[in-house]
Amino acid sequence: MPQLQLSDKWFLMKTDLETSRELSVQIAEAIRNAIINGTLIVDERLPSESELSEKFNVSRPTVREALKRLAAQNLIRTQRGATGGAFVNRLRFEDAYDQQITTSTLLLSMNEVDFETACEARFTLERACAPLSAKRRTGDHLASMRAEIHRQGQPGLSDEGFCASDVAFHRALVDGAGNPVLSYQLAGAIEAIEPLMNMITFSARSREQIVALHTRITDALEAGDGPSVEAALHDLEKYTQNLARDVIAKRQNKRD
Amino acid sequence: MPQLQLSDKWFLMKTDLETSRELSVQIAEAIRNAIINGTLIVDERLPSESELSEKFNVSRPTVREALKRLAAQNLIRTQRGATGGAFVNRLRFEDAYDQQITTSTLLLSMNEVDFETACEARFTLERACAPLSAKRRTGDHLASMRAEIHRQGQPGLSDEGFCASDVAFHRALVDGAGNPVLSYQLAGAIEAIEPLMNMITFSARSREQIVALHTRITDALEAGDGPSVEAALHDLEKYTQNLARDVIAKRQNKRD
DNA sequence: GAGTCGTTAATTGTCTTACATTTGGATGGA
DNA sequence: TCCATCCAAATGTAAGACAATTAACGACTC
Repeated sequence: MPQLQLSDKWFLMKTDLETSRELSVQIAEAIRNAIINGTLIVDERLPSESELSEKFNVSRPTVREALKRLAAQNLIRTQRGATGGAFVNRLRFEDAYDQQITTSTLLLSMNEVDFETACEARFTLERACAPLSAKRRTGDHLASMRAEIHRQGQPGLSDEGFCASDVAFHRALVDGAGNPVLSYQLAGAIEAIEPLMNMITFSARSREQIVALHTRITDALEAGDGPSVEAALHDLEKYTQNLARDVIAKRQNKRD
Repeated sequence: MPQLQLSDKWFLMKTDLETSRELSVQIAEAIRNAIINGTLIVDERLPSESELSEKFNVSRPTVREALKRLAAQNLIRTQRGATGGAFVNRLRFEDAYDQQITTSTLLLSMNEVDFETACEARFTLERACAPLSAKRRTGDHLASMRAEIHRQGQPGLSDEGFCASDVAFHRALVDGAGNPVLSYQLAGAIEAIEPLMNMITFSARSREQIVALHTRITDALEAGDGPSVEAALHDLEKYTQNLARDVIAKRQNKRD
């Protein structure tokens, strides 16, 4: 007979479920709330699936579905074996990045957000980081930005490679602000637009222009001149918007 | 005998799974990728759970765990009944808001982000919206901002109520920029900090100050004066930071 | 003919039981 | 003391059954 040795907090947790909504949803909610309000702390082990199924009066598969829901949100991790079980996860910034990026990407592709809107949002947010980054960026940040600029000048680089390097450049700029919350928030904005950018074919001429603007940004950043960084980012936004307009117009003409 | 009538895309989908990783994870990945790269389109019905289990050569509970993972990310919805099944979800901005907010909230609480950092990120991003909002805000935005200011002046309002109203005020400001991508990105930044704000007890004097600053912001917004909005937001940030510093200092003294 | 009501089939939701797999610890012998 | 072996606990997977829900079909009545 299982011992059912649960700590007080689990006995106190609300376990009477409605019949109207799915049970696994309600169980996931109960545990998620306990994590959010701090009842369950990081790295704490949840009761075993069997214990949970007894506690909530449901079958083990139902409990498992609830746990999978939480695992999908990175709220818990599971481990097999004797000392295994489900543990409250410390949500790391990197994990949250990925979530943010896939969500933002889907959001953009599914809601027919036009390039103009997405581009405006991205540059508006990025410009906000400029003053902080001008003040705090380290040599490392400048070095990776210059490295990306160098890559962007290579003639053999594919359009996808160019865009990826562009993303890396701008993320370094944002990271330069030295505020992890800011970096996290902007990860979605910057990366989510990449698929849209990939639709643009960059001519040698336009690459040259962009590299020049990137250099201007980096120089201003090195000089600690926040307003100039902002101005350069503004010009980059305008140039990108024009480029996109041309591409769309050309595509329109070809279709006619 | 089940008919197994699946469209071509499902026959073409990679269904040979490794044994090393969890099956439900791999199945969820396969379907998620199909959604992201556009193989599966919005509102399309997935094969039934039985068909999927045959297709991937796994049991139905395993398929279900995979589907629950996707449902937790709002990528699919399920419907019972004769014409039921799992359908590709159109990811709405509102759904993404909630996800963003809970993720951001947890991120802040689990990673010991100090108030200063979170507050800086929030106001930095919000200031970025000021010029756009000054240009595009409608009468509705101004009206809801003034309504929240009025609420904030009521003497009976609880600290939680004050913070909630504060959030509503700033979200109206951001929405005024008329860029849904921007609103989405900032929802996390603004709402996630609310639990931290709730730790501050607002005296009558400090509420008065904040209401005055909110009024300054709204007036500048009404006048279409972006720089003044930015300046007022800057002052609000400074004031909030000072307030937090005082609270923390007082708490420290009490402990000694 | 039209509307209403029951039946039916399809599908998800849940339960039960069983077995496989993994992993740490206990046990026992060299 | 160290090593190999076994054991127990836990998650992962499978199979089958039943419950609940829902839309479509058909029959029946007005």
